[in-house]
Amino acid sequence: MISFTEENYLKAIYHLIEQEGEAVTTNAIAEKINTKAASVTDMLKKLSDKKLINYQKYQGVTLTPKGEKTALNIIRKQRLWEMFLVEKLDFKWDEVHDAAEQLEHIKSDKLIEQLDKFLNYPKVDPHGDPIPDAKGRLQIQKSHLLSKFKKNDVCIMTGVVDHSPAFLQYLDKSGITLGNEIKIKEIIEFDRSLQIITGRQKTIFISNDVAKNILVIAK
Amino acid sequence: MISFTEENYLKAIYHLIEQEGEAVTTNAIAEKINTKAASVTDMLKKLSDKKLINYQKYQGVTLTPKGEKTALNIIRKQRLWEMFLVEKLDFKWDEVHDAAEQLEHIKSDKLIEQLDKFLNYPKVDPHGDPIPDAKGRLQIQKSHLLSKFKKNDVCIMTGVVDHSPAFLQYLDKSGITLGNEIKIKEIIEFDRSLQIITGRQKTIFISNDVAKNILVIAK
DNA sequence: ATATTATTTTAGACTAGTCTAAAAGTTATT
DNA sequence: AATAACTTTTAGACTAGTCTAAAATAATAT
Repeated sequence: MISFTEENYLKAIYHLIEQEGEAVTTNAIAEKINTKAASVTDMLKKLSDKKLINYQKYQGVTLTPKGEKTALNIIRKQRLWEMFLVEKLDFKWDEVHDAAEQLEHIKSDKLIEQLDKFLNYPKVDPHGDPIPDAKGRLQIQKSHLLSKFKKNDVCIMTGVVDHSPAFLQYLDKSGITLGNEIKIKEIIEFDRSLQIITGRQKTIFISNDVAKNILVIAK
Repeated sequence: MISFTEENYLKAIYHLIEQEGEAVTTNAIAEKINTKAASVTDMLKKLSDKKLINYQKYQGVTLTPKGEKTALNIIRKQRLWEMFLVEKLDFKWDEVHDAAEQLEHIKSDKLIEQLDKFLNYPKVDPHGDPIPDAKGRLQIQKSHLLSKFKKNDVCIMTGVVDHSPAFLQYLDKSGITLGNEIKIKEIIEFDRSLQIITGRQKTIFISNDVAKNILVIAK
């Protein structure tokens, strides 16, 4: 039986690998999980004993197939619960984090399969992140950063990089929503900030920092 | 902050007081929670320090107002989640226990208030047990044991004493459901077993043991 | 009223997870 | 190649919750 804490470590490792693309360091995990490096080392030994990660002293970690499957299952649960909170309980997309963090650890296969059905088998969560299926398979959607696009390009918003409530609230206020069309009206050379037209035909200005945290697909 | 384990102790103590009507013994708690008396003693000290129970060595425990409020809040969450599982996710009434046991410890006021609303403010859970309101108030329904009734009495089923899956499945099979009308056709003197007519006009035989675990109100 | 039995508490030990401080290993700099 | 700087691991300690075995208290029976 895998513990609450072990699950959190696996999820953190999964996300770090996803971001960095290679073996994850002890320090990176410590920072992500808000704990100390020494604690991480202890846990890495345990996860290694359970064959959930590949770990050798000082060499960083990767997930074994078993570890990755476990991580994806937790992410599946997290994203389905987020969907439930937003769709059925009227949470905003910036409010779901804390409750979903707890709900993702509930152990009941029947519960999660029925929840999936109840939500009508959603493919992405309220932030546009893909929901792994029951076998841990991810539908890869190859989104790009809005900051990579050029003047007059038109695209559809599909997700965010930064998931913080502050950023999500800013997007809400600016009328930038999942599924919305975004047209690039102008790019200011000096600071790479953008002038864009949102779905409801309003022109707004966003900084390059913001554009680097918005995921889109070309239209 | 109150821990998962402390919550389980409070809930157990609440139910024991409810059943026995007086101060609860260490052994009773140990049995209920499936642990050893020594562990219970340790926890009682902690709960007492936190002013959740009234406890003096060798004298058993009762709940303080604060402790009772906390217990009722956990029970509220448990029963709302059970309702959700049965009403929205198609669980049977004998399948909800394990998942609800975990869900009841999720900490999020908004979540539970929205869930209550989503379920349309139910007054009782799928077993007929009353759901405390947000302030911990219980709507007392004074049900009686079916075994206390007489020949030709007619009543409505409102709940069960034994919540075990085996018993609940037996009731399902016998067509005895919450809200159903039950008419007592005959009482066998010898063993106090009953012949009853259920909602769908079928006559069935039940033992006195069974009748002692069915709650009803007179019609 | 005392002895027996049952219950409850204490004492001390164990596990999971965490921490600090020190030691060991790795990487970067000169 | 040697030293400095940084990262990671070990060692030892702490907390929450659990346990067994023994001691203390209460209840029961003679």
